[in-house]
Amino acid sequence: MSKDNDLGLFLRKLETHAVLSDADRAIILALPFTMQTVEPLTYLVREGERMQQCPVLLSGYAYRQKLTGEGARQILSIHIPGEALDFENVFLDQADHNVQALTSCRVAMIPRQALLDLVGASPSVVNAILVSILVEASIFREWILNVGRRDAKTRMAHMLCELAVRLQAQGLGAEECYELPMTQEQLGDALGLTAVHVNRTLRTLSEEGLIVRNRRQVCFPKWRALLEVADFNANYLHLQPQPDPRA
Amino acid sequence: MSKDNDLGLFLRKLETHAVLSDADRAIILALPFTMQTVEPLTYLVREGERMQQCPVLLSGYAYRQKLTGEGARQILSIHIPGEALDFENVFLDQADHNVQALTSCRVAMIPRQALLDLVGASPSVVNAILVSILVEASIFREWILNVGRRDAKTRMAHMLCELAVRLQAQGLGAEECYELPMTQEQLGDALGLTAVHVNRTLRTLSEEGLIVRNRRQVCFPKWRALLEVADFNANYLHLQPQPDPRA
DNA sequence: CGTTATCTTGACCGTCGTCAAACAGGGTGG
DNA sequence: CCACCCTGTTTGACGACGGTCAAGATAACG
Repeated sequence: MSKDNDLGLFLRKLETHAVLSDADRAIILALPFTMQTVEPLTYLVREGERMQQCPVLLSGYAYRQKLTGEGARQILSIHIPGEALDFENVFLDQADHNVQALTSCRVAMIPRQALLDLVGASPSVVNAILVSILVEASIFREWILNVGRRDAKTRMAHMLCELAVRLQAQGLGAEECYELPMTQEQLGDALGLTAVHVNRTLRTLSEEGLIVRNRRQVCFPKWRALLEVADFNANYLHLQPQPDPRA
Repeated sequence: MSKDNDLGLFLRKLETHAVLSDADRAIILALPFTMQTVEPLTYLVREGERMQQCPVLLSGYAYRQKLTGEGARQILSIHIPGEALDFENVFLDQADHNVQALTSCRVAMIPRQALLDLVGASPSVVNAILVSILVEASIFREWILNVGRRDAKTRMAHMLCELAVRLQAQGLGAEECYELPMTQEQLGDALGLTAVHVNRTLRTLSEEGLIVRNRRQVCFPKWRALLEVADFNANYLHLQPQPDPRA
C-alpha cells in the first residue's frame, strides 16, 4: 500500500492531477530517497546552487522565496506535505530562488539522477510530473494576479482559501480549519504587504466573522462568504485528475 | 537549414535553453503545423477552453492574461517570436487563463497530439520542452517579485530590461533599442499599475535619460545604469543552453 | 521567570489610484 | 486635403490604500 511508504503522500499529490496505473505507482514508490529532518528556516534550495537531489516535503510546511537587490523578500509559494520542492533544478542548472522550511519538516531527498532517468523510461510518470510542474506554474500565475490586482483584504482571503483547498485535496485537515504557522511578517512577504498591514487586514476579516484565529490555527465559519470575498475559483488548481492524454 | 523552416525560430528558442542534437533538430523541424495570421487582440487561448493545438509565435507579440472577478486585468507575461504560447494545455485539460495577440501575429499551430507523441518518442526533445516550461515558470516567479516588492519605477525598468534581454537572446533587435507596441494601459496591466501612473513613471525614466521613446520604439542610452535602477539580473532567464542532464 | 520574538494599535506620511480635462496622432470619409 | 473621430497620451488636483515609525501588550521559549 502506498500509505506504508514514505513517498505515499508524494504519490497522492501526483494522483491529484494525473491518472496513474499500478505500474506507474510502483515506479514512483520505488524511487530511491534518503530521509532528512530539518529545522524551521533551513534552506532546502539556495539561489545559485546546483542541486543533486530533489527534496519532497513529507510533513511540515515550506516556502519558496526570492529577494530584491534592496533585500525585500517575496514569498512565491507555500508548500504542503506531498509536494516536490525542486522539480525545477532537476532539469535546470542553477537555482534562481530559495526554498526554506517554514516549520520543522520531514523531507525525502530523491537523487536527481533517479528523476532524470524517468524521462525515456516511463512516459506516463513523466507526464504526471509535467502536469505537476504546470499546475505549480498555474499557481504562480494566480499569485501574480493576486498581488498585482487585488486589494489587501481580498488578497489575504484568497491565499487562505488556496491553502485550505490544497490541504483538503491532499487529505490534510478540513477545509474549515487548519494550522497556519506563518508569522504576520511572512504573510506580508507572501502577499506583498507589510506585517503591520497584514495585522490590520486580519483584524478586519475577523471582525467580519470571516475568519477565526487562535494561536496559529485559522478557521472559516462562513466558508461560502469567504470564497466570495476572496474572489476565489479553484479551477487554476486543476484538482480533477486527468487521464494521460497520450492514451 | 533551420532558417528555411517556419519553425526555425521555435527551434532557436529551444536551443537557447537546451543543447540539442541534429536528430533532435530534425524532429522539431518535422513537427506538423498550420500557419495562421491573426489580428491584434485575437484570443489564441481562452480560459475554460480545451485546446487541440499549441500556437507558436513566429512574428509579432502576444501576452498571457487573467482577470479578477471585478474585471481588473493582469498581464502575466509577454511573448516574443519563437515562443510556444500554450505548452500548458498540451498536458492540462482546461485553460486557466487567456493568451491574446498584442500585435498582428503569424502563428504556427502545432497539433496537440504531435507534441504529446514526443513524450516517450524523444526524451531529449521532451527535456528541451521541459526546460522551456521551467524557464517560463522562473519568469513568472520574477514577475511576482517585481509586482510584489518593487516600486513603480524599478518595476517598469525591470520589465523593459527583461524584454530587451529576451529579444536579444532570440536574435531580434538590439539590446539598446526595440519596438514595444504596448499601450500604457497594457503596460499598467502588466505591472499592476494604472495607465496614469505608467505615464508618470515613463516620464521620470525619460527625464533621467534612462529611456528614450518615440512612437512605440524604446531605446536605452544608458543600459548599464538602467540595469542598476531595474535591479535586473538575468540569471532567472537561464540563457546558457545546458546539455541534456540525462547524458 | 526573564528574554526575545511576535502581535497590536495609533499617528502620520507617501506612493499610487481616481477623476477629469486637454492634447496628440492616425485613420476614415467627404 | 481637411474635418472628424477614436484611441491613446499627458497633466493636474485630490483622495485612499497601504507603508513607516514607534510604543505597548502578548505570547513563545529557554
